[in-house]
Amino acid sequence: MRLMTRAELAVDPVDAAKILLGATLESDSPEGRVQVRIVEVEAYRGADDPASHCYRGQTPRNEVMFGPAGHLYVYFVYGMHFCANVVSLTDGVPGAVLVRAGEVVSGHDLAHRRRPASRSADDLARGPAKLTGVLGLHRHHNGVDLTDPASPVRLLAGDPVPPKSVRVGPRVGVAVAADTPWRFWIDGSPAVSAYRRGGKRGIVRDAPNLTR
DNA sequence: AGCATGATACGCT
DNA sequence: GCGTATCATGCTT
Repeated sequence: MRLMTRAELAVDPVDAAKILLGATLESDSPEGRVQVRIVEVEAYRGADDPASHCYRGQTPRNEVMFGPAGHLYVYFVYGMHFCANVVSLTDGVPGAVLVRAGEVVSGHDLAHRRRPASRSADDLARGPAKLTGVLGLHRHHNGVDLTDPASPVRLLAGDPVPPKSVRVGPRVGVAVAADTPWRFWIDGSPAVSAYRRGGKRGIVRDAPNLTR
């Protein structure tokens, strides 16, 4: 398998999301190597996407989303979880793809050691924080270049996923723009996470015009 | 259906 | 500076 290139990922997050389905995230650590095939992603944009961490401009937390494509944006949420994103677009224009779920394809033992709570192989990376868990991703991985063979975390191109087997729906856990269908997953994968709507249920407001 | 658990960002003083 | 509402979640009941 070959490394993905920066140019492939320097596109609109919605397009980058579809490209990332079927790709493989590979992480090395002193403990060993784990590979996860990506089966579920969500696109996040910038100033025009109220659900994006970049909606209100650049901060120390989200600065890697403003940097070059193909880098890893790792953030900490809910006091105990990390989530991983692949930066898309190019310098200065923020955008990223949240990697929501995947199938462990190699390093199964290490993955299970990192997530003893998982009762089945399908559950090892079924969710964004579970996925960072099996890959051993932490705060210090924020900003690593996934297209650099020397990086501890890399992105490998996979076999193209037939468009017919790609499903589309609203993003999980977001309260605003809850009807914007920027979640993509591979139909039939047992590792796709469950949908749940974001916090402010009952409050329905029109999504801003997100179509370009 | 509820809780754990902490960083972030915004609105005030 | 400081208080607090909110959170791109996971696990247990």
